[in-house]
Amino acid sequence: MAEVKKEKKATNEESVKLFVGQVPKHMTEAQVLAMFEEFALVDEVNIIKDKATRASRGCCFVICPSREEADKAVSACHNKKTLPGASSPLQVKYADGELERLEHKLFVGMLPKNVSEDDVSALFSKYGTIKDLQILRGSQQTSKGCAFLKYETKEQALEALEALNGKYNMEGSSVPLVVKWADTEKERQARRAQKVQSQASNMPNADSPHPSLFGALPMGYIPPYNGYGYQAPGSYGHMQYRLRPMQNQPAFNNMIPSVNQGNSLRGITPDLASSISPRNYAVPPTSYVGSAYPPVSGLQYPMAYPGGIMGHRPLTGSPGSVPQANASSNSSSSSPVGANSGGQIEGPPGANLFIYHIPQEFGDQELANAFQGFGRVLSAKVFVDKATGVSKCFGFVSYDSPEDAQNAINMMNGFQLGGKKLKVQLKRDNKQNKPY
DNA sequence: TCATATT
Repeated sequence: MAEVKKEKKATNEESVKLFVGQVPKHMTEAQVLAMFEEFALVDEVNIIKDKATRASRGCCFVICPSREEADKAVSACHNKKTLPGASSPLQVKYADGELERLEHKLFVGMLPKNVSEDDVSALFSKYGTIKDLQILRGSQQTSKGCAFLKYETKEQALEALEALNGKYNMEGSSVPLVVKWADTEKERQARRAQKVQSQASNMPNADSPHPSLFGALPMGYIPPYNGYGYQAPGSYGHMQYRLRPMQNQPAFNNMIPSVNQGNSLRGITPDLASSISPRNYAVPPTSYVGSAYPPVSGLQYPMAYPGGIMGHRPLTGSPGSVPQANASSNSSSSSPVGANSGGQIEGPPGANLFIYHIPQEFGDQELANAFQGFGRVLSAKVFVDKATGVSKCFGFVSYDSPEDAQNAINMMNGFQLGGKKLKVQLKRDNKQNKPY
C-alpha cells in the first residue's frame, strides 16, 4: 500500500532519451527497436503519434540505458541510413532537454560584482566537482552578478542548491545568493516567443498593406491570356490589402459565385478603372467577365501581378466554371491550399519549387496565394525560426505538374515582391536514389 | 539559400 507503482520500464537517472526523426509512418515500435538493437542497447521505443488520429507523426523516442549506449545509437544511425519511404536520412539526437538534464546546470544570482570565478569555485566546490563555471559579463568584462555552473552529478548540484539558495551571503553582500536550476532551452524559447508575440501585438499598423508592394509590381506586365479568367476592372473595388487572412473568415478563394460579382462594381472611380484597364489585353468575351472573382482570400494583387487574377489555367473543361482543386466535394469549409499548407505534401519530380526572398510577413497562405495562379498548389510552406516564429524568408511550393512549376519559375523568378526579388528555382532533390 | 517533428 505504501508501495509506489513503478513504471513497467525503469527509466532511471542514467537513461537517455533519443529523438528519432524520418521514421516512416507505417513503422511499428517493434520494428524501430529491432533496427536500433543492432547498434546499441535499447530499453524502449515510443512512436510519437498525433493526439487526435493516433497516426504516427514520423518520429519516435528511443530510450537507452546509458549515455554510452545512446551515443552508440546516434553515431551508428544519425544521417547514416534512409529508411524506405523516408525522404531524408534518419535523424537521431538527444531529445529536447535531455542534454540539459544530464548537465546538472545551476544558475547563481546575486553575486557581488567583484567576485571572480575562483571565488565562486571555492564556495561551490564544497558540494561537488565543478565541470564548468562562467560568470556572465558585459562589454567591459564587468560582472553581471550571476553565473552558470555545472556539476558532475545531479546530487552534487542539488546539495549546493539546497545549502546555498537564499541562505548564503558572499563576502560584502547584504543579500543571499540565488541558486536554482538553469532554465532549459525550452523555457528560454518559450520566453523568447512570448516576447516576440508581445512585441508584434504592439506593432502599429500590423494589418496595413505592405508598403512596397504596390511600387514593386511590374504594372506593364501582360499576363498570357489563358482563355479563362478575366478580371473586370471594377473588381478592384474590393481588393483587400491585408497581409494576414482574417480570422474566422471562410476562405473564399475560387468559390465566390459569379452572381455576387456585381457587388464588386460598386464604389470604384471610373477614372481609376479606365486607367488600369488592360488596353493591350486580348479581352475575352464579356460572358466570361462573370467568372472574374477575387482569386484569393487575404492578400491580393493588382492585375499586373503575374500569378493572380488572370493566371488560372482551366482545371475543368467548361469556361465560366469555377476552377478549384476540390471541385467535386467540399463547399465552404476549407480552401484547397489552406488544408495543405503544412508543407508535407510534395508534388512529382520537377513540380516542387524552392523560393527565396519571400517577404518577411508572408506565411504559408500568402505564399500559396502568390503562386496559385500557375497551377494547382498542393502545398506551400514558409520556414520560420522555431524559437521566434519569424520567417526565414524561404519556403517551398509544390504543384501537381512540372509544367506548372516551370511556368511559375518563368513568371515569378526575379519578380519583385516586398523589397526584394524572389528567387524561384526547382527544389533540390535529396530523394533520388533510395535504398530498397 | 533547400524540409519539420519532442509522448
